[in-house]
Amino acid sequence: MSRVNGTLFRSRDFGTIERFIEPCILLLLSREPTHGYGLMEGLEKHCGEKVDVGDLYRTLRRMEHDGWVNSAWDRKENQRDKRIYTITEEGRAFLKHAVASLKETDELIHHLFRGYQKVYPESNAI
Amino acid sequence: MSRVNGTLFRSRDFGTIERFIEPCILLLLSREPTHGYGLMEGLEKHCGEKVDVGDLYRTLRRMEHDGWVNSAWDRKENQRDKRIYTITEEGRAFLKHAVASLKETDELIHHLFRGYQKVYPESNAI
DNA sequence: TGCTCATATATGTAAATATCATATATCATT
DNA sequence: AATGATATATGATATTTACATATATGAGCA
Repeated sequence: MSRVNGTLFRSRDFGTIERFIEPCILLLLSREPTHGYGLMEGLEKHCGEKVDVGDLYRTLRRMEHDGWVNSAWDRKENQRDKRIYTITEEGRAFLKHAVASLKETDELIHHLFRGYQKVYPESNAI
Repeated sequence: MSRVNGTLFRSRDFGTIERFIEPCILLLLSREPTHGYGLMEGLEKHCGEKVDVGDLYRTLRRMEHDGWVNSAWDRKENQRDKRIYTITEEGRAFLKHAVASLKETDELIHHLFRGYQKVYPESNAI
């Protein structure tokens, strides 16, 4: 627990979406097959803040286990080995589902904004 | 793990926001002090689907511990005892912070939508 | 050569949260 | 007397996140 400007916070930030990294990964892999480390820059743009590297690699292995991505080693001379991930049809299906779910989430958020605006009209919630 | 229309899902639904119930509770309590059971109908409108009752009561006690709400027993004749929760100034501050965080979350979601629309133009993501 | 930094892929562990089940008790209605 | 709605909780487990650490290679430089 910490206190910022008089407001209490618990260890985790508020407002994050569980496993939001997964559709972000799938979208990036929809553009082109990439390895874990290479995904990071793009992910930071999509997911905001910093991406936990350990979380990223574990997520990729889990997504492979779930059948949403495939991986193959890219072994080249004068270059570190890279595990290249490719999106599967199942992965595209999940991404589509995720986008639909996020639309619902988005509606809930805006419902809250509207309610907040009503109760606290001086704020500019919307 | 389950499979719906060929798409794999893990046990939890995708797209849920961690502790989204908390700003929803605080918004409802901003309107009037209420007891746990009484919050449920309003919460289902705010949080979508069904609200886990056990989660609700545990969350309320945790929020009281954090100083965001106060509680007092309402003991009346011919009526079950109710623990009435009231929002505090700290609670209002957290609600304000939560709304601001959710605006950032909302931007991330829409960033993903725009990216999705680019890669899959036939979808109507936005 | 030895040093450091960026690249690259992981695992270990603990804490926070969600989910599902269960317990308990009262009031109103049948 | 039994059932269902009201009302407040706890127990156990699974899931996810956060933070730390391990390991190894290639590039650039003194």
